Amino acid sequence: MVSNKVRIKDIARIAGVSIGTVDRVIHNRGEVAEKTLKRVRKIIEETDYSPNILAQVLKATKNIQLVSLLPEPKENNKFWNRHPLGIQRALEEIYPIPVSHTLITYDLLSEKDFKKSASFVFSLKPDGVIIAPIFKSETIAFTQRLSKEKIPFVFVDGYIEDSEFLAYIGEDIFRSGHVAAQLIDLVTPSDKDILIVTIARNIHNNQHLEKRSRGFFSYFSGDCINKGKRIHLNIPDPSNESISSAMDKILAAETAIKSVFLTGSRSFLLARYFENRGISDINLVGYDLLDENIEFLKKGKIRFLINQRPDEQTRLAVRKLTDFLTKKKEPEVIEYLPVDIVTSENIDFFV
Amino acid sequence: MVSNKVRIKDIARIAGVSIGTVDRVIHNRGEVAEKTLKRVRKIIEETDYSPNILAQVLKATKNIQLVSLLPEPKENNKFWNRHPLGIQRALEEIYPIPVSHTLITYDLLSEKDFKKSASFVFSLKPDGVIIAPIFKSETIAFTQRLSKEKIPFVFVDGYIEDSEFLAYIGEDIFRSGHVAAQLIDLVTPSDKDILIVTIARNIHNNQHLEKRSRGFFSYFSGDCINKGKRIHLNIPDPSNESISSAMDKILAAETAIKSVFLTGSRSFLLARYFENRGISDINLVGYDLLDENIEFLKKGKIRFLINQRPDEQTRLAVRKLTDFLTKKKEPEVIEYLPVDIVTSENIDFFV
DNA sequence: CTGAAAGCGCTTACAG
DNA sequence: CTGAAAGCGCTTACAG
Repeated sequence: MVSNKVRIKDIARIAGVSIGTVDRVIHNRGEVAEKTLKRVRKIIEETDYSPNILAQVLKATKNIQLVSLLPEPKENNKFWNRHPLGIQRALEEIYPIPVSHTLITYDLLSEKDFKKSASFVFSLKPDGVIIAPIFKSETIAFTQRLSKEKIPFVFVDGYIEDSEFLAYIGEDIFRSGHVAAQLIDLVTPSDKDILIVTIARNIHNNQHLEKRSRGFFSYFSGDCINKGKRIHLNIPDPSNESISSAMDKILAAETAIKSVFLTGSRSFLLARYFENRGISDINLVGYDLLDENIEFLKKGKIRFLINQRPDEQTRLAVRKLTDFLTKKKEPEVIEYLPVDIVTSENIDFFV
Repeated sequence: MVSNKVRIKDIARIAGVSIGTVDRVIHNRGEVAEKTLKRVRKIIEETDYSPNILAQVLKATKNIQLVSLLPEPKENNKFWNRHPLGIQRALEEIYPIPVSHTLITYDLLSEKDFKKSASFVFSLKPDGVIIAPIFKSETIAFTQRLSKEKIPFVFVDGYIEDSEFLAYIGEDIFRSGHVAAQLIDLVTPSDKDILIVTIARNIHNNQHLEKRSRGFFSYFSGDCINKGKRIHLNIPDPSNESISSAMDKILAAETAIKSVFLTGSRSFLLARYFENRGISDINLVGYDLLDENIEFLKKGKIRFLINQRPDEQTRLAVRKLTDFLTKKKEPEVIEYLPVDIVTSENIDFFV
């Protein structure tokens, strides 16, 4: 891997030409006689030459410019806050290879803001782009322009199938629904019922959340312990009143519910509801290590949180882009990160 | 981080000296007039100069030599098999910085072999060493010699407190006992009993396993759901007959046992025992992603496995050593990796 | 005590 | 179409 002793100079000597000519061959810069070209190519092949990146980069002095287009973290949201941390870590790891990075954020609730930020990205002349595809059609437009300008890009958090992305790093969304389902299955008395709640405050998230529920139900269509009902509840409005009234209603009607799965990241809203109502015998399972979620996890009001490794998503995104740009290394296109199961006992390792 | 424009040349110009003199100051090579020394030092300070590692390494052509001293993976053991993978990954990540690595293994059951391998390490003249401290007193002797020869070393898998290690990367052993306990607590009916089994085939592992049990019991001395008994069973001999007879005896005496925690990595032995006896209503929780364990996990015969991220231990070990050797970066001394909770539904992400 | 020069492996601009 | 030379930032051996 690192043992790479053949230098341009050696190739030149063997071929009986100058190093300038060898360089022209290596970089297909033309202006080389067909015969020389072939001879040099053959020697490169035979000696298994690969360039010393150290020297290449030293000479170049040209920074690689990466740009990320990610949601602005709202209200101290520890999910989107973590993406930049992973980028920072990657840059430190990659040093001394000079990679610089600019983070562009947009309002998670505004397509318009996304479009504005997206067009700003191009003004930075990036060599590579990292993007979280919150808004589907706007993202498609953006990635089409990236493709046209031959700028490689990597998705985190989710991906859009028919775009020309270099890689996706993130959750296996369907599978993560399975994991949540199993956890619920293990902690729910077998004759009790299970409630699946989706709080869809943003219609664009639906795909993501729906895929998780499908994974969830897919688990229960197989071997499982639970013999009770599985009830799906959709709460369109994330306000406390709306949640309370919807939950009051369903719990009154369905008294055997002993576990609740929230398909999104705001399980603290339900935990708070249970706390207010003095309900303590219902298992709650949700997503993401938001501060409020962690608080309820530690208090025992949330049983399990599932972690998507947001920082690892971006760390690997930077690595893959950089490897591609400096070493022409084609990455695995889809890289699913482990679905972490987090409880009050192992949470401290993740924050 | 990467923006680092000041070069030796600049310092030299400002100070009105040659670059050779600046270099002498930077590396404390002496032969510099006191007055010059001070002036140059001041400018280095003010300009916040830090060297371009790229150029340094390019000039040096000197590989960093790392050596790992790890147990020989036995019988396709996926635990010790994974440590070398992490090293490989780290080397790929670190490229183009030239780091080479030699793996020295020893028989997990032989102190003599350890000593032989340990002394061989020195003949390789390593710049840094990675070590898993299986045998306590032999490891102490080894690390003392490393310290005397000023060779930095990093522990994985476990560490010996009063040795001068650069870092430890691995499990928080006590805390991981807590996690196991909580999982058992969540899946065991509250009025049923819990059995803790230690199979100590190797007396040197005892410390490790005992620390896990202490963590386990510590959890149950706090808030918990379970109201049953917690029974500790030690099985000195790992043969199938010995396990069967010990288990037969305890299960006959204690009929309310519904969960078993194995403090070590061979939970497949117990799973196999349960399978042979046709017992299917006991939850089994153990450690490490050995092939046999995974098989039983997928079949539902093991509920949870706890993963110590063996490959991540070594990956980080290499990084820390290299960062220290090339950038003089002092690492966090103790780095606990997350205690992964693994079930049949998320196992595929970990293998 | 100090400076000028060569060289690590690569790229680029220029002369022929 | 080809080669010789300069230079990226650093280190080292040598001359004075």
